[in-house]
Amino acid sequence: MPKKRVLPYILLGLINNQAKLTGYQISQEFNNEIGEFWHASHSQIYPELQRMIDDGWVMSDEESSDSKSTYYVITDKGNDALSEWLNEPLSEKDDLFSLKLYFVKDKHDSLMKKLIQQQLKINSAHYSHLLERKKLLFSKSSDIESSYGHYLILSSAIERESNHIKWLNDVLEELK
Amino acid sequence: MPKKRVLPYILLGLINNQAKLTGYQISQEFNNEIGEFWHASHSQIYPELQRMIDDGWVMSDEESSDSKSTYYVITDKGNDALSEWLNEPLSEKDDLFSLKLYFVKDKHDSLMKKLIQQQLKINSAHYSHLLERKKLLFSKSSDIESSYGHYLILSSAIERESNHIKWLNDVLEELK
DNA sequence: ACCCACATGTAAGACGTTACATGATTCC
DNA sequence: GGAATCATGTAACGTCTTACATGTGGGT
Repeated sequence: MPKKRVLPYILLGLINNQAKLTGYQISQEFNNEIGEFWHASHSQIYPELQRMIDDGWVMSDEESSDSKSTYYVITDKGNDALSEWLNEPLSEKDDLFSLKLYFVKDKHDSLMKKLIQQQLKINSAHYSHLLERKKLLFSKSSDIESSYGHYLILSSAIERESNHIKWLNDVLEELK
Repeated sequence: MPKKRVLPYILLGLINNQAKLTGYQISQEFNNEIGEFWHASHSQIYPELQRMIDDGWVMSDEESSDSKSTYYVITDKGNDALSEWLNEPLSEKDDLFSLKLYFVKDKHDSLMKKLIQQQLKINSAHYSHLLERKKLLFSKSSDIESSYGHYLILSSAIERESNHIKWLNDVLEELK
């Protein structure tokens, strides 16, 4: 099966977050926090918005649009598509956690907790795996000496996972 | 100007790290730590190795190769290319820090320190930027309530940067 | 008038994935 | 002998980047 496209859902999420947006404004959004996790250039965005109109996921808002700009708003169908995508379980690969989290506005949305718990599971498994690798590869200090860069990035990854797991747990606690 | 290709340098680095590798072994490498930062499938690797032979960056090692597998070794020219790439300054975008670090074997290689200092600079600037953003967007608690997902990923990014800066500083200290 | 930011669009090419193919060796 | 893994290669396709192109509106 072909891999699921991500871009249309991001556009959907961005539009949904802000109620209405122009293509240009969407391209600007990638300079903000969303840009930490994804990027798209205007040459992708405009054709994608066209396709989404064809699919009935968004529509142009006649009220606010003028000769210069077209504002897009999300349709009910688009909302369903976004919701369905957000609710698909997270996978170890393609790491969509932050991206999806960005599109959950309400602290008490059940999706919030669900996402964090899923990610926690993935990160914990990955963390164990990295610890195994470190044990396997770098038990002797001579192994460290001969591949110091490799040793460092493995150590860094372990720290990163550990910190992130801690953060996820803190947030989960916060949510209760 | 066209963006610099990364794949050939990764293959160069992997071959250099292990002295000699087959295309198949390279593809397996992406299941290990290097896979945290980059991936390539065999359908990319084999043609790339051919191109690199044409460019004189690698050569097949007749000694160890047989009917089944071809082992590749790095040439002097390849070593120069790898070294040049490793020494190009890091950029905020395309984040090649971990990748490059992975290819530095010796703790006392001056490149080690250089990479970490460069990355430290980039991360510090980014950290400041994120703090600014948080101040700008989430000064009032009502702003947090209405965009909680956004708030969380920004907070998470700040934590991540902070932890990574700390880790980089620790490593730098270690190197002295 | 000119420049710049705003705003949108298309086309060519690079890069990467999935799928299609083939053959050798090892393990059961 | 059949399945799984090793090992290499090519083709079709989708995605994303870079570059080319055009027009509007506001400021000086």
